Amino acid sequence: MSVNEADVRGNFIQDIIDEDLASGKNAGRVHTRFPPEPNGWLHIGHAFAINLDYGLAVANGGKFNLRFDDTNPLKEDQEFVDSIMADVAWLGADWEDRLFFASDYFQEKYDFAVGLIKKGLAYIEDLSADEMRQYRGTLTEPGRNSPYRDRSVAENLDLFERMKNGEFADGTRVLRAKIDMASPNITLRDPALYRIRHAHHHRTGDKWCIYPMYDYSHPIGDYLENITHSLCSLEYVDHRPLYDWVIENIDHTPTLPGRPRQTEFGRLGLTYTLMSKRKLRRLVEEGHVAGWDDPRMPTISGLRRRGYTPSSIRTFCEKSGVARKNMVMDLALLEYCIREELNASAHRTMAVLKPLKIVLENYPEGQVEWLEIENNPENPEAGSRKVPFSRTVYIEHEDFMENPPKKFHRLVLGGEVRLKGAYIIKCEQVIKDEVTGEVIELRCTYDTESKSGGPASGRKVKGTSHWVSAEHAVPAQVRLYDTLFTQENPEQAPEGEDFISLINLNALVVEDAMVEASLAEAKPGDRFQFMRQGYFFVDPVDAKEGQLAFNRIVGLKDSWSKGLKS
RNA sequence: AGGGGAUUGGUCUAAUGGUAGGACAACUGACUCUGACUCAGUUUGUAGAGGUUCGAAUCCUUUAUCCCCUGCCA
Repeated sequence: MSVNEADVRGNFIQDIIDEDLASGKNAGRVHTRFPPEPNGWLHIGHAFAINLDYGLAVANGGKFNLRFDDTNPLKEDQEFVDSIMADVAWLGADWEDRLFFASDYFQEKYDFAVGLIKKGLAYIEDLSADEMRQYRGTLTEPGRNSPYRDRSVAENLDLFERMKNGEFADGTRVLRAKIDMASPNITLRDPALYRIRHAHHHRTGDKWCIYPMYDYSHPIGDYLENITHSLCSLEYVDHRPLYDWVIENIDHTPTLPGRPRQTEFGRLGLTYTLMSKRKLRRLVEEGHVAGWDDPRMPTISGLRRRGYTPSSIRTFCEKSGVARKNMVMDLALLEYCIREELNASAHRTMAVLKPLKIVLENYPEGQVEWLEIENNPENPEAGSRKVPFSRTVYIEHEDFMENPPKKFHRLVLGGEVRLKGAYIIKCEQVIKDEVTGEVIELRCTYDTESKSGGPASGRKVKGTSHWVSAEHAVPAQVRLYDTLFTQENPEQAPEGEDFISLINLNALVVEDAMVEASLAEAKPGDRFQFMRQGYFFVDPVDAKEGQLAFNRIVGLKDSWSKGLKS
């Protein structure tokens, strides 16, 4: 039971925290936050960030806040606040009583901005957005100072107040920090701090018509919440000097020792899918998937609907690294994590996806035996269940072959196979459709001495098949999911095409299956292993009374069919 | 006249001047009343070139490649 050393060893952020703790910084506090913008759905890349923020807080005896970054009323909505809260909670990150919004501090942010103006560190810009772009320079050329840069403090104060009072139209003016128009770091070329938006905000209503920009709002939120370690993704590295500038220049009187520090880490990506909010939206809007919670989507809601557990996602995030570079994790690792968990916990059941009828000619008509089958060989405490056996059963169509390749372990004409937990049967006759030639039924006999668990059950045959009793089986819809895209990196579409052309049209295959009788009791949200098929989840939306719907979370590893393809 | 990040097998990650190790993937084989699980084994790596050193993934020089930055988005 030893945990792998690599798993418990810290990452570079934990190293920073260790140093801070050792040096007595922040009086030994560790306080993180997850700051989503409520303008879309969370995906597994966000799960990674949440797990990092929350995990680091917990591991260091600290606290974790959930704070919505709602500074842009044009894009944000309560609907997203609700779905994000549900996702974060589902993942197991507990913000306790610390749910905040950037908009909670609009007044403080305004007051701090007035302070900056008074210090001559901010000014009102009259240039249009276009003109500002001209003045900003380029990546290789410095910018020029705005003609409005040297307005008096009094004028700036007056203008800012009138901006707040709604005297000016959207886009006519903006408050800018006075830093350095020649900085090689474009972020520091007098960044905008406030813009005018006569828009209804989902929380503050019409109280404000000026809204702070992220770069100004975020450090203040961190500061007011006494955040110690403000973790964000790599693209904010260039913004760190501005983050520090804001913290250093606002007029604050810290309530707790220390100040927030921004640390950046690489985002997590996944093979065979995308994380781009814009592209995921296209998939939904163009109808390539059924919605944001489509089980093919890499969204948290999609993974949840697919049947992934929060713990498997956490394990996956923990097994992924933390580094100062963006990473693309192998989908296989995520699948490994859910298989590992469900192998230990999921009850085994039998479901036949493509039924092939078998009549056991020497089995008495009308006889039914209730056979005892263990629920989970990995866990004896999971007990057993009774499964009905009768003269007519279904097996998986692909478990019979007329012209089998070498090493085929299942039924062939004249061959034998064990029906899991039941008897060994022998195929005596193949019945085909007269028109199509397709195999539609097998006539078999069973070995009366071979009953599972019986005194003479020790005889070995090379294969075991899962089955259901025709008379007792329950019909169920089974959705077999595969990767959303056909290519590992859907961002790399061929010349002249885009990622839409790489969508895997077989990512969803629906089968009308026959499942064992015990599954009639399955409840929405239950997870099972369908023996030899994979792990399945009772769809919480589509499964209704008397109407079973299962989502394949992940298939079992299959070294047999894999070998056939090559 | 640009600035900022980064580069260890297919993927992710350890090794902080002293045996390049782990996980996943892949491949063999054993086992198997799940071709699962489990077990045993195998393949694959320090981006290149110089240098310092008894010794370099690690330090120095240099080259290459990839990512981010010119929103009144976050």
